[in-house]
Parts: sequence; C-alpha cells; structure tokens
Amino acid sequence: MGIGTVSRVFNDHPSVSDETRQRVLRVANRLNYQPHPYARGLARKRTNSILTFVPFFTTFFFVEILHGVQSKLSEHDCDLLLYGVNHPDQVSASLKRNAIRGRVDGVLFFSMKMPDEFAAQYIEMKTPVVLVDTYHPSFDSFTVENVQGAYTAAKHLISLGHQKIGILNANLESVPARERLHGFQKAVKEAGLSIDPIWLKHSASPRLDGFTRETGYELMKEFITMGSRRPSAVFVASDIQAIGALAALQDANLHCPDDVAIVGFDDIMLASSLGLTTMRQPMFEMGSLAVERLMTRMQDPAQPAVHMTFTPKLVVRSTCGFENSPNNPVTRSKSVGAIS
Amino acid sequence: MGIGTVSRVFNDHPSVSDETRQRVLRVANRLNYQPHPYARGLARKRTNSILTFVPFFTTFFFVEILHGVQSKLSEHDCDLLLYGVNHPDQVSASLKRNAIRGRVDGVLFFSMKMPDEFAAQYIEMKTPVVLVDTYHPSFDSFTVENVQGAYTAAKHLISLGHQKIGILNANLESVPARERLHGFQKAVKEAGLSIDPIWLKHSASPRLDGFTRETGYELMKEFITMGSRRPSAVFVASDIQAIGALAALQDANLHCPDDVAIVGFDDIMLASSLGLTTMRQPMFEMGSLAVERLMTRMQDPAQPAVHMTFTPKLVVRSTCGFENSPNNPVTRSKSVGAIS
DNA sequence: CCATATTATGGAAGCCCTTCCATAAGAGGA
DNA sequence: TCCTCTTATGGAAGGGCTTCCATAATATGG
Repeated sequence: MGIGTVSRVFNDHPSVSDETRQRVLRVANRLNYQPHPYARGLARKRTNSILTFVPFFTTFFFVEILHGVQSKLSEHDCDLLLYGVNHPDQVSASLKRNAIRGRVDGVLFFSMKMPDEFAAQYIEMKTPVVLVDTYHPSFDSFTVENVQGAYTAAKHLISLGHQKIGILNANLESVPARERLHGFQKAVKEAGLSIDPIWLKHSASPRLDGFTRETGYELMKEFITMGSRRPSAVFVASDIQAIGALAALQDANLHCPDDVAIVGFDDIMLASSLGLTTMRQPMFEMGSLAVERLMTRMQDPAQPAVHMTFTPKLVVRSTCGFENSPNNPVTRSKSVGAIS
Repeated sequence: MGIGTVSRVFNDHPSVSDETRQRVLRVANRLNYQPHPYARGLARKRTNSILTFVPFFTTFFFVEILHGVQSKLSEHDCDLLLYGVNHPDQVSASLKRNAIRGRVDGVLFFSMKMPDEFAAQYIEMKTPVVLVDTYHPSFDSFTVENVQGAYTAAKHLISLGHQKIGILNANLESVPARERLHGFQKAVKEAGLSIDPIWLKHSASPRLDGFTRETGYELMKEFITMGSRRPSAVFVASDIQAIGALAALQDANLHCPDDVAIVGFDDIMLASSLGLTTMRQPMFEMGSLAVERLMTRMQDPAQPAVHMTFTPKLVVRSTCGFENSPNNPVTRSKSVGAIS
C-alpha cells in the first residue's frame, strides 16, 4: 500500500477501490493510526482551528457569547483556541504571540480596539477576522447600538412619568459605557428634562471596566443618600451592576419599582430571574453569527467587509413597575430582585 | 545566511554571533517573518498547546474553573484548545476527534467519566492527562469530597436544631449528585433523625444534569406545598439550584432562614451576593492547580499518578439564620436572597 | 484484436521547520 | 609555524502529511 493511497483513504478520495479502502482501514485500526494534525496542517495549509480573543471571559456577557461561538462551531469540523485577555495592555502582547501566520485559519476578536498595526498584519496575511462588539472598517463586524439602546431605556423611564432620572454607569474609559451615556443624555434632553449633575454617576474602577456588581452597589448607595434630590429612576449600564444596585436598595430598605425604578442593560440569564427590566443584547446569537460569518469568509476571503448592527430590545419585567405609573400607591407592585 | 542559522536565532541558541543575530532579526522584521507553528510543531514534536474537555462550560462552576486554567496558563507559553461537550453521548465522539496523536501536549479533562477505551489510548500515546472533578487510577486527579461536603452541610443544619431536613438534588445520573445524597443521608442518620421519603427530592432533567435554577425552583415548590410535612431546612445540591429555590420561597411569601433554611453547594460568585450559606469548592484553584500539575507532568511523564482531594468548606452566610436557632421570632433575621 | 478512455495505485516533491553533522574560521599553546 | 580547541555557520535529513504526475490495470468501442 502506497502512502498516497493511505492518504486518499483518510480523505475520502473517490478513486480508491472499496477493497483497498477496507484493507487500509483495517490495518490503520490495528496500528491505532491517525493522521497527524500538524503534518496535515502543514501540507494542506489549513489548520481547522480558529482563535478567539476575549477580554474578561469570566463575565456573563462573554460566557454567553462564547456559548454561542462554541455551539455553532461544533457544527463545523473546527477547533477553538481561546485566548483570554485580562488587561488592555495585554492585547498587543498576546496578539504578537498569537497573530502568528499559519497558527489558525481565522480570528474572532471581541470587544477590544483592534490596534492598526495588527489590522495591517492580518490583512497582509489574509487571515479572515471577524469583530464582535467592536469596529474596524477592514473587517466584518457585529456591533450593538449602544447609543440607541440607552436611548430606548431612558425613553422607557420617561414614558413611565419619571422626571428625575439618573444613570449608573461603568468606567467611561470603556467605549460601551461612553456610548450608553450619550444615548441616555440624548433621551433626557429630548424630553426636556433637566439633569442634576449628581445624577450622572460612573465607576472609576479599572476592574472589568467597572462592569461589576460592586460598582453597582456602591454607586447606588450614593444615589440613595441624596435625600430629596434622589432620582426616582436610574438607568444602569449593565445587568450585573443592576444586581448590585438592587442589593443596595434592599439594604437601605427601599423598594425597587416604587422608590427607585431601574432599567439594566444586557439581559443576562439572571435578569429574568431577578425580574429586571433591561435592554436585551443578543449575546448568544452574536457569537453564533460571528462564527458563521467567519466560516463563509474563510471560503471566500475576497468579498468586502460586512458590518452588522444589532439594536437592543427593551425587555419589560418588574423593576420599573409593570408599565404602571410610578409612585402610585394603589398599583404598588410586588417587590423584586432582592440581593443583600 | 543558512537556514540553520535562522532557526538558531529564533530559538535563542547560544552559538550565534551577535552580528549575525542582528542581521537575521532585521531581515526577518522586514519580511514580516515568523516561524510557522505547525512546521515547528512537526519538527519538535511539541505543540505548545493543551486541550480542555469541558461539559456545559456555560455553567458558573466551569467558568470559574476555566478562569483558573486560563489564568495559570498565561504564565506559560501555551495555547488553550477548548472543547465543550454538551451531552454525555458527545464525549466519545469528541474524544475520538480530539484525542488525536500529536494534536496537543496535554489534556485537562473535567467532570466526566473518562471511558476506558480512551484512557488506554492516552496511556499508549503517553499523552499527559490531568483529571478534574473526576477520577481514574491512571491519571493525576483533583477531586472534591462530595460526600464529606454534603455531610458537613447537613450537620450544619442539624446543629442549628433542625429536625425535618430535606435534600433538593440534581439528576442522580450525575456522580456528584449521588455522592451528595450519600453524605446527606449519612449525616441525618447519624443524628438519629428520621427522613420522610418525600423530603428526598431530585431532578429528572437531563439538561446540565439538573443543575439549573429551574429545577431548584420547581422542586422547592414541591417542598412548599407539603404543608405540615414541610421540612424546616433543605440542603440544595448546588448554588444555582438554591437560587431557584430562594425564588420559589419568595414567590410563596415564605421567609428564607425562618420558614425554610437553605444550604447550597459550590459557592459561586453570586452566592455571596445572595447571602447564601453554602459549601465552598475551590473552583478557581482547581483549574489553576490542574494546569500546574499538567505542566510538571509534561516535563516528567514517568512519575506515578497523584490524586488530590479537596474538602469543601462551610461558608456561613444568612440563609440558615446566622447561626441562630431557627423559628425564633425574637432573632428573626433579615430576609435574604429574593429572586422572583 | 487494438486503440483509447477510465480507474486505481505508487511514490516523488513540497509544506516549513529543527537538529545534527561537517566544515570553516579564528584563537591559543608549544 | 603548525597543531589543537573553540566558536560560528551551512545545509542535509527528517518529521508526517497532501498532491500531483506517472504508470499499471481494466474497461469500452470499433
């Protein structure tokens, strides 16, 4: 049996007689033979694996995206190389280490600014790249309309009759945080409401860009101590912060929809558990679509970059009072989302 | 410049003159040259990457373990291949696909029974394997004393004076679920308490082996409707189920530590947020230690298998009433962990 | 029965490295 | 000056595959 024939058997090449195929398979089985993936990769110039660059992958947001990625990827014969980045400074270092020619067939890049240096390199190497939750003109991207989402959230609060509306934001270093602030301000201004500057709160924490339960708790405590200047509703920039905020309210013996209404952002799994009204980002879908896009892009690298945008959808649950006008003692709604 | 010299430069071989090294580096930089990882792997017979087999990696438990893995791995020059298994039946299929000779330098295998067929194969291929949350005599393993943990949890409830104690378990197909049941029963029997059979509840759901918020909610509802036969305390086999259970209590207008006390298992991040008393498993550490172990094992494959066991530690928070005797109206503790 | 097309097989070349062996150049000792 | 040791460099072999070209065997048609 020649080496070529064996190879042909393992690649389902048509012109192998059935008899030979069986014979090869039998021997291979006896010898416990399997083609060596690296040798194969070398010869074929294809690795059958993709790389994902993920910041903070411990976070609900990325876990759900990764779930989508993994789920879709399992339909293809493709391995997942996971690279977690914990600090912005690591981006370049890890790109340098992993953006290596020939290591993978494609790259999924999440939520971080793609440095131009590497963009150029990927383009030159003709490595397909798909961006999720971040943008670069040269690559396919899936992004979320943060401005629009925040706008909708604030509008919802306004439509419920709130006049004194605050924002509890993450670290403004982060792009989504800044965009959500803009959307919020736009809605409030459009409604002709005035904003007391103390209602604009954001985290200074570098940890996870401030998207943590702790920052939500602390900042809500600050809102609570405002006395008569306390806003009647707060737009919180992420569900995980909203969870902290709800805890702060409960600890202060305040009642969520009635004393302070809350809208979150993301719609993580726990949001439904908590009855949290929030702006839904299609995280699972984004991961899954990104993989799909990457796969087609790998087949046809020439086509121009496609940019897709998702608009977050308002999911009404109970932290804004079931569409009731707030502070109405008659329809006072059931308490929600207590976490101490 | 000979090819050997170039290779030597890229591998920090000592016997290259400084002048030559600079020259090579300069040219390499100009040509944007980088060694091809697959060619390197072929020649060196080393891939600098490891594979992790994870079931349900969307789960809190595995996210935290993976975090530990990734965190430790970033200290080494090693890539992470992630393989998610969503159904037990997939294990063999994916092992077949990924247990491939030469694909990776080592394997981290989580929480699933390693089929003997593959164990044999790994041993024959001399691929280092480290098991986490599962056991096989031939491989290093890190496991948790589930029996002991459940025993401690039940003991805690007993020490608080509870006489009618239930268990809210996951799917008994799962090994940890069975072990936790045993530990629970042991403690209760030792204390001479009788168990009403209806206090032994477990999920039949195959999804995530029943370790979901939903099963916690549903099963707790069953406890709630028991009227006078309702247990005063319930050991819940996982925190995520405990979250569901707390929600069920709240929806039934029952008060957590006082009407029904609850101990969970795992100590996921949200447990502290919820004030959930629980048995802590060192998830992050297990991931991190497993990597460390795998690395040393890769250096010295000959040494005999090491089996390490962790004993879960009781973390007292408020779902059992702050060490107070239950049902004592005077020290009635603050309500905790409401999720609707 | 021969020419031609078809199907099946063998193996060389090539993928891109590392590693080892051979050789060249320079240094040091007698 | 000649000989031995280092130090530096070049390049062949080898790693395990795929792919292509050449060839053998068989079938088809006239």
